[in-house]
Amino acid sequence: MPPVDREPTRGSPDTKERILAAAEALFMEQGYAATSLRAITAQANVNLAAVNYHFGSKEALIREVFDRRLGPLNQARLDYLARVEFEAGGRPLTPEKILEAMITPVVQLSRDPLKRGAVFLRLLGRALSEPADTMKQVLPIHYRDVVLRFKEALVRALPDVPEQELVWRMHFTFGAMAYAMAGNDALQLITTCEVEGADDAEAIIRRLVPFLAAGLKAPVPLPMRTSTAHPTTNREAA
Amino acid sequence: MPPVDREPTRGSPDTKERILAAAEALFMEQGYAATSLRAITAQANVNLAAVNYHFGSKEALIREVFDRRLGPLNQARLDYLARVEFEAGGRPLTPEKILEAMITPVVQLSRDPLKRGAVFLRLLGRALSEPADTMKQVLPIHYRDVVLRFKEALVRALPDVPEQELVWRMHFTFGAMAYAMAGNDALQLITTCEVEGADDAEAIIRRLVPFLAAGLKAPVPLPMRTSTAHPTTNREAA
DNA sequence: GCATGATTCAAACACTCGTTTGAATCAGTC
DNA sequence: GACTGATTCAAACGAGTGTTTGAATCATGC
Repeated sequence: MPPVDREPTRGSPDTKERILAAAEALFMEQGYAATSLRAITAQANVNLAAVNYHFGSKEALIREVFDRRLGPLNQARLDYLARVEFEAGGRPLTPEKILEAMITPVVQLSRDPLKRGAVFLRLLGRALSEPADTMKQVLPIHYRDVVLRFKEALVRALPDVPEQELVWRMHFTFGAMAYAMAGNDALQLITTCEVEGADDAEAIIRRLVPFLAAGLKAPVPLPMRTSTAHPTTNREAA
Repeated sequence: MPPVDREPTRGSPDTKERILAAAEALFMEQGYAATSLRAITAQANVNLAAVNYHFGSKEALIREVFDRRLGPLNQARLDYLARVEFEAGGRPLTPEKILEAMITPVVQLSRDPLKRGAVFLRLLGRALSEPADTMKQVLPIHYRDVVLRFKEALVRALPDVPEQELVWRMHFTFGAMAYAMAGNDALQLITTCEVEGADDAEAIIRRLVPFLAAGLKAPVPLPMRTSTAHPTTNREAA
């Protein structure tokens, strides 16, 4: 029967951990649907039934894979943001500082001495566009607070940008971040251009922050034509 | 036995087309690995064996799903770029014009009167981060020329940005574009913020182009300190 | 020692998967 | 009409899936 779920699960030397690590790696390499429990348990050197014994189901396993990392990561983001806001003493932050609060915890995760974490980041970058129903349940829970707090900070930082416009720009920002986190494989998948230092997470944010900050601060384009009416069918060049 | 593959496949009223459309839609909703041939043939109202008869295998089917749309789309991008370059008469283009050449064909595809195309765009946005081996073969083939030509144009448009930096910014650009194309579902998956007019492709590029152009034009950050050393732990406010 | 409960293990379960088969159906040509 | 080749169809194939089972193993407390 399933364990009583006492504190940090004393028993089981590390099989639960080994399953989590193997699942993390394989989900990253092959995606969720394409990764079988047999492949996971083989890589983790545990019995097949161990997954259902410790986690209950495959879906519960992937949920735990994300919960384990995403909780601390997003909490670190909130903490970072709160700290710089406190240091600013009530004055609005720069977009750069806000982005830094968003991205730095990611870098710290990637520095994890055990080399885990980096794997998870690439998994996360991919998960953002995975259509699996599980993601549609797991991710919003973890991200709700983060998004709301950062949106709030950006609204204060960029009072000249209308809120709707800012929400859009946050979308674009998330897209670029997710893509960057997905790592070199996904990157060179399209561009076929060599990039140097794609593994160095610090180098990535050193380039990502100025790029995104400039986008966030960009002058707001004039609304084309009438605002509410559909500028729809076959209206050709401006 | 398989058809002789004559011109536009005369016979078969439209079963090949119906299969492609159903596959496109279902791959978009559920991803490649999670979509079964039985689900596809059921939605297309054709026999299960029709897929292997007309396409040979599931993998060949998805390959054709992408080939059919990606070829014309990227050719339109190249044509658009060639046209504006010709109009510029040898002078460098603005980043905005280059982005416009990249994005406008997407919008035209989304205007497809039969409402197809829009579905494909969301599929494409997701495919960019699918780990399936098929993608790693299909996408680079279609994108190689596009990426090289646009990189060339951007290098001319932004002579002050080092080439390596520009390649990185192109990566970020692709990420934001892919994310935006993935549609409202994927967008609101994280942000939980309502966005108005998420369906209007024209509205998206009206917001996306200024955002990305500003990022591409951003001042190049100074290389931080010594290149290799970690500017690490707990360095507080600047 | 034995008893207890957690954990592992090999084996099987019921199911779905992509693919194949061989007969049936349909379109054309002679 | 009969013949031919393309296309559809129902049925099955073997492989692989997530999950369950029940006995074996282990650690621990008495």
